[in-house]
Amino acid sequence: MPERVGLLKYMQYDSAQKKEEPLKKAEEAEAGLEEGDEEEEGGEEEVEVEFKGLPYFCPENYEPGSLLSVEYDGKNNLAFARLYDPKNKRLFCWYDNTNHHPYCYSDLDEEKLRSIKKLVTHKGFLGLEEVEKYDLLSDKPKKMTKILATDPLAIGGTSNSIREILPKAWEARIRYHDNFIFDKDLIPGLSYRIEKGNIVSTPFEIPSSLKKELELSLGKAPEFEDVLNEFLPLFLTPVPDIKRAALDIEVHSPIRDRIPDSSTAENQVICVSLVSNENENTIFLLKRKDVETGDKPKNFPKDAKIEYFENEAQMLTRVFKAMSDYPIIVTFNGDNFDLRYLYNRAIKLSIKHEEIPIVLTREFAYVSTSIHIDLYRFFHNRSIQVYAFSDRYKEETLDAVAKALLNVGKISLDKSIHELPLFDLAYYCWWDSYVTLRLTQFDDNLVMKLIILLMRISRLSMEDLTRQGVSSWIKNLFYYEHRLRNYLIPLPEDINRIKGIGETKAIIKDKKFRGAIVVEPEAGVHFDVAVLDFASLYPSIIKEYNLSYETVRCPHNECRTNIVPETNHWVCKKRKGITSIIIGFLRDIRIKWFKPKSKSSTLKEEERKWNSIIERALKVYLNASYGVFGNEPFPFYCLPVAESTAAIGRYAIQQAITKAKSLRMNILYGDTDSVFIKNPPEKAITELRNWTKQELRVDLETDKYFRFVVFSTRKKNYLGVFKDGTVDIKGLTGKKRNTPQFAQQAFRKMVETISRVQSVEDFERAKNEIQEIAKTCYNKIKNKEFSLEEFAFRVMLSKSLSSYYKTTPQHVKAARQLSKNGKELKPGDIISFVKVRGKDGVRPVELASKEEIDTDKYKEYLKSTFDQILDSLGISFDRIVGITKLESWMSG
DNA sequence: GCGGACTGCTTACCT
DNA sequence: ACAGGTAAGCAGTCCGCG
Repeated sequence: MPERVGLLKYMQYDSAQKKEEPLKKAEEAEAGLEEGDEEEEGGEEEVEVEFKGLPYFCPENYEPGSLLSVEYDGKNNLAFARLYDPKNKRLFCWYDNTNHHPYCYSDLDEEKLRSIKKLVTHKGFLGLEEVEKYDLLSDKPKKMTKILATDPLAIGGTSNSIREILPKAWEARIRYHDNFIFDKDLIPGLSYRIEKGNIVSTPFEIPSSLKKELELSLGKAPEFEDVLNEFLPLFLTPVPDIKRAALDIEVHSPIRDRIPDSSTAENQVICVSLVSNENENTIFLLKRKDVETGDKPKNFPKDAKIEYFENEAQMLTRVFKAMSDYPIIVTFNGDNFDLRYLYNRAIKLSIKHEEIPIVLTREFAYVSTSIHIDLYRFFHNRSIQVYAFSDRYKEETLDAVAKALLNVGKISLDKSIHELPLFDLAYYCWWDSYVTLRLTQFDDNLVMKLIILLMRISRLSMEDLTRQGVSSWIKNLFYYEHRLRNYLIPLPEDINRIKGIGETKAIIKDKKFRGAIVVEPEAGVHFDVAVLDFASLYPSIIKEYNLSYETVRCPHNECRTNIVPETNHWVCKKRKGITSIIIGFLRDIRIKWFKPKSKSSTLKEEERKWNSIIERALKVYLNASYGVFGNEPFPFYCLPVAESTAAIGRYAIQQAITKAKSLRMNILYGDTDSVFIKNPPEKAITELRNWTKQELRVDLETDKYFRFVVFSTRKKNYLGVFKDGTVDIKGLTGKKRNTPQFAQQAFRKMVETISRVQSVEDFERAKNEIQEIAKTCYNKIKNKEFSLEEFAFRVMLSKSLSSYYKTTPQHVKAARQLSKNGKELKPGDIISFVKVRGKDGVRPVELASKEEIDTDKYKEYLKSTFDQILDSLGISFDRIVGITKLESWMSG
């Protein structure tokens, strides 16, 4: 079985690494690393390097495949890569044979460094090498000395690491495996082959016709030439469908409402399922004396293979073996639950360390024979949620995500897990794995393709990409771009010292700088409203106004006159900023190429979809590109950059509004990058567009056109109806997730009525209907005709119960009542509660009864929900429900 | 001791 | 661990009135 060679070696690596885990933990503690500090993997312990001399561990008849990860082998002191072989559908490894070593830089010369005893006698010290780097902060070349070390921990991660010895160390906090990726120009997610022991990228030729077409679309931009060649292979290389299985476990849990504790793993694992994208459905079931087998549920998968076990340890051992058949293991919350539980349970059952292919760190769980993707972490990522999936799921549970994206939910149970007949248990467990797998498959493997694409752009391993946030993705991309150009990666403290702090005052307390403008809306109903907006405003500004950490407040005197409005910041006129180039390029190629291609009717459906995935991936980077500069943990943090971006944004919208008014247009509303204009003449729009393009260097586009818009006096609140009757609702209470269902229903009915309105005259009819809706709902509250569920507010617990000490919001009050009843609650849980008469004023739905409902509170709530719309229609809620001022005082 | 004015906290939203 | 701006409801505090 030659194709298993790589894997066997790999297994060996991991069991070795695992033993060093406690050592590594201790060292971290000793070094006093702050949370979130870069972890260096591997142990410090010196070991013989048995793999040296053997160039790679790759099956003989493999096929070149996708690079999925680069990691560090602490036992053998080598970086290694894991790749997917599409022919054998297995992972194989390549070990570094290039003599690459961990390093960092110092600005001291070799002689001075040699005089530092602690450095040259450090047991990890390897040698020095003088190099020249380009320092963007001073805009000058800089002589640096590269300090090479035997292992990552010698550079950083312990209290006597080299970076602690030096007065100042550059690039010493980049994790070694990332360094390796940059230096070897490896791109995770692209295809590589092993040639005479070396890892070689598959060459990518850009068809010349395509290149011409691209140049035509993007326009002539010499600074983009190299970037285009660099990025095109990432966008255009197809993504293989990688063999994978989803895993889910069920645990015996006698106490209701208690989630089994994965760190103690006290209870039996009673079922495990693996569902693969090659139609394998394997269910591992523990036979228990007291539990009946039952009948197979209707939709039980016909081809499912059930393996029964008398002994739990044997079952787990079998599961571990089965897992190794899959290059990728997918879970939903496996980092914190399934894999953690399996590992700790296996230890508890005295299974040997080296027979458990799971490696735990404080936060994560890895599978040594596979790549582990925890979909919970991926879907939890705000950027993915908002930009890739347009906020379609609002909670990050398997049930909520699956309902939103697949239109299927979890199976609801009428008894506890441990009481289920075996077949019901098997089905329940299988279903969760099946749904988890499908989350990676729907829409032509959208999620897997998105992950691979994001890996390519960020230069991150699959396991890192799916666990880190957009800030990390951008950080890694920028690191790579610096390395590629031989730029010295600046120290955050140097950027801070040179660039200083913000100059503008935020409107919100405790914020660091002023943000966008929101124009006061013109309350009322307005027919024929055009919405114009700046296409990708902030990225456009970063590109057009040359914003970057080195170009804002640059070192040149002659640039000091180039001032950002409302600030004293100036911008470089001499060189293009690196951020400006990269963000500018990504913006242009998204807007001018991938966005139109994703809608192009001349392309095949499949191609359109791929272009749309690229377009969405780029959007994620672009939308975060300004925010990261105002976020301190970002290593290129530079307040003047974020502040200048926002300031120019304010300038742009103000100028555009002034110009529009001078063209006699009626501005109804605007927010950040948009303006709502009442019935604008086509000619005036064209003139405004030309003017903004010319004078402000940003594109103003017609985004949408409303038949009419209803504004109240509130900002970020409106209801618009398009020509075709579709409705666009922003910010209104009736649409919020935490609004009780009864109010959402009534609100929906009101919206339906409004959406049927064609003309000014129709409104009168609509007003009557709306009054009826409000009245009906009001009476149903009065008579308590809604169920407790319909009365319930659903509010998310954003932190642990004990950390609410400043105030006790209502959902926390309700949660504490539940908690007293023995229910375990954690951050992210949704609390359903109703308002009741009596001292607390609230009660969780589970404990409430209808009698205690506080109808007055609900009447008030209905009023405020409806008033957001009624205000602008000139209707009084109180009049509708037929109460006079006096009556409303007396009711109760 | 009470109630209104005020501030602060929290969540959910918009761009 | 991307940013700031806005709405809404409630919790908690302060202060003046009687």
